[in-house]
Amino acid sequence: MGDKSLQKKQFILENAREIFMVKGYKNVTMKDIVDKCEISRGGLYLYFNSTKEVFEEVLKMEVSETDDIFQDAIGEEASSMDILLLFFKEQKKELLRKRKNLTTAIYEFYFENKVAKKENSIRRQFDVAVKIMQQLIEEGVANGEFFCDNPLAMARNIMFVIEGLKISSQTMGITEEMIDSEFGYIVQWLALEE
Amino acid sequence: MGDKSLQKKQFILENAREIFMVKGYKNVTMKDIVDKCEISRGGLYLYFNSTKEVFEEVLKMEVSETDDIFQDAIGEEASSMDILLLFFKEQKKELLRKRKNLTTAIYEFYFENKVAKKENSIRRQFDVAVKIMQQLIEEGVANGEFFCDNPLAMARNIMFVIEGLKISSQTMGITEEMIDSEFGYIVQWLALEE
Amino acid sequence: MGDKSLQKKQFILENAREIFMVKGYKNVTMKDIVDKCEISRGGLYLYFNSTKEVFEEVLKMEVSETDDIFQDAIGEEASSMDILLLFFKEQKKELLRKRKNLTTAIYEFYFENKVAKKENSIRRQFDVAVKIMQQLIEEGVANGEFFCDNPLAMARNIMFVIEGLKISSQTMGITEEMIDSEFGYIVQWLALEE
Amino acid sequence: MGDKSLQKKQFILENAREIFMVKGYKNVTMKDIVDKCEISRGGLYLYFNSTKEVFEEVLKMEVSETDDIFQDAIGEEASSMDILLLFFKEQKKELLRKRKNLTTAIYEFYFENKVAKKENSIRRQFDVAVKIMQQLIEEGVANGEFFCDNPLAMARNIMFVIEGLKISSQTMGITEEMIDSEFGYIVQWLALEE
DNA sequence: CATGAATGAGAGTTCATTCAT
DNA sequence: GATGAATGAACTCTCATTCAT
Repeated sequence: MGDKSLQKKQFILENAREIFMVKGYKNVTMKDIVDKCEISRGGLYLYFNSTKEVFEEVLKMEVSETDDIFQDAIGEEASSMDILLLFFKEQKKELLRKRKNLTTAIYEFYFENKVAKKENSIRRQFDVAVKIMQQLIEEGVANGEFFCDNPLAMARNIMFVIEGLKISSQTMGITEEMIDSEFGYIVQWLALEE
Repeated sequence: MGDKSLQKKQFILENAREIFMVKGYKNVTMKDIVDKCEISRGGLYLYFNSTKEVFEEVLKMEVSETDDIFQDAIGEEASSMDILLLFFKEQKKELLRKRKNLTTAIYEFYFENKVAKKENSIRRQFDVAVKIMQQLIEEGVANGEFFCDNPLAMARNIMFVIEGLKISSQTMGITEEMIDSEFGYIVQWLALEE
Repeated sequence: MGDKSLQKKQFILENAREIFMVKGYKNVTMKDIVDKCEISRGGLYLYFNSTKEVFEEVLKMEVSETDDIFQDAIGEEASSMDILLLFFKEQKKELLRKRKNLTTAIYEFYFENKVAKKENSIRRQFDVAVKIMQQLIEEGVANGEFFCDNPLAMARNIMFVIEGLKISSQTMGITEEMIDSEFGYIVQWLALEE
Repeated sequence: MGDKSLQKKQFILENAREIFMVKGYKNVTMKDIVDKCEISRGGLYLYFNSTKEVFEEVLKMEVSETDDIFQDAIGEEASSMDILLLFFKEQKKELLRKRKNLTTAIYEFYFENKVAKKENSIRRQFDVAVKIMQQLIEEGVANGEFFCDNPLAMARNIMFVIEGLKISSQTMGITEEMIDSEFGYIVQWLALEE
């Protein structure tokens, strides 16, 4: 596949991503993608054989992007608390971007494709996030910023809360106040000398 | 609608519920329901005009049932901690019942139908659960069992964690250990004198 | 499937048969059948899931009919020679019905579906035909009409010649003269005292 | 068309022939040929405009080859019987080479293209074969090896039997025993003084 | 009320054929 | 000459929905 082909593939993926954000996963048809990209039916099949294939590649792009969010937060020299606050700020921004995110599509995709642990990107991301969060807490504890006797459990608690907020934002809707309240409580919890 | 009609409607709903548990929401067709119930196509349309209508009624049944779980836990005269532990035990049982629950279907339904707050049963249930949890914590604090300076935030934290566990169980899979760890940490936190 | 349904199925099969006679097997699409029958796309799928299924049933009808040809010839009280001549006459008629027979379709079908011996109707028919022909020759020999020291080989020779004529009529075309010459030679061969 | 072009054309034809042997005629697509030859789609169209055109040329190659079989048999100085036996041996070998021959493709091709006598290679080959067979028999009769009062009819009988065996080998399957029995009976018949 | 045959819109998919490079 | 991406017509198949009985 030549350079031009790769560009076209990228072009399709970006357009498809837009559609998945609006319509979720299951509702998207090959025709939707064809129409959005203004290419021919057969043309799309040169690159992808199903919406599943398209979505899997969209997901790959997505993952490498979201990984960066964390890296950015960690990368900057800052106190543990600052990093945590920055992370929460990013998450909040993401959570409030209601219509325009892939959350629904990703969930739908994994409902449909109960993937084994290893290849499950959602799981991998979750595990990575927990690990980094745990390290962050441990560092914070080490330098006296945080108080926590079980950083792993706390890290998981935080990530499950974020999962809970994510799914809630897609099903019942959540307010900014709820996010602030949740993240604020966690921060307070960590900062509190027991 | 006569008595016999009501019975038939109920019969359809119960069968449909089984299907939704296995196939989720979007994958279920009117034909699936017709086949499972062994009624005629036209027959089904006498009672419901779409899978959406069917699911909405299934959901109504469901809600009244799940409400009971909480009531049961509260109803028994017991210490706040006992009630909390009982509640967690019920939730754990539910979380581990992998294939045979409506979780996926419900999420899918709400992805499809971003319902206004009022009519959103998932939201109503969540709010009720938070409120009761808050009361429980407050009682626990009052009688010296728990220590918590922000029962509302804590109640929300618990319910978001549960939401997070629920969605995770359907997408990436969770282990019994993860559930125990989460709930254990929360219990410990509440019981801990700061 | 009710009585009416059976009639409709029969109706489809008869129309499909016409199409198979004209277009062969592979060239026939579900749409061809739909158009000829003037029914809806979905309507056809109520009865058959593929052209293969349709053709298999057409074949069943056909077999029971062709079986009769032989039975008719045998049924009449007549000399062995008369029966043989009658049989050849029928075959000739069939061979000359150029456009309007299923021969091509049947061959194409078996090219596509190299069926195991047992379920292979073409094989079954051939074997039956050989057996009956052998009996006929044996009877003819017994009553002094025919002379033949290997009725089985002769029966097979006759049936293979007929197969050869059949396929030749569909590929290179054969003349009435060729048929007469072939059958005439065989008759002479059998009648000839060695 | 230059020398290099001719080579390429030949290269395509040889590869295409392989495909036709495996997949028959109708099932072969331009893509199949392109893939097998590892050339570009456009490249193939420089030489052939359709699978039909390709097959027609494959057929031409084929014919000149098969003609040789006969010539070889005749060429050697041998008794008529030896030549006949040699010819049958070749035919038998061909008949038993089940998967790897063009028989099915050729039949399919002529089903699709009911060609006029003149250009019909199958017909031409058949006629030639009959003629040579007739001469062979006549020679055999002349030198006292064979007994036959109608060499033309006998020659045709033989060739139709071979056609019958060919088609039968592709549709219902034939055993070695059946071939031996058929050819044996014919040989015996020719050798027999009446 | 209840049936289930029938409809047709629309999704998926394949392939011969073209054409800018 | 040669390439291979792109096109679009044609097919297969599925379902929600209707309607005569």
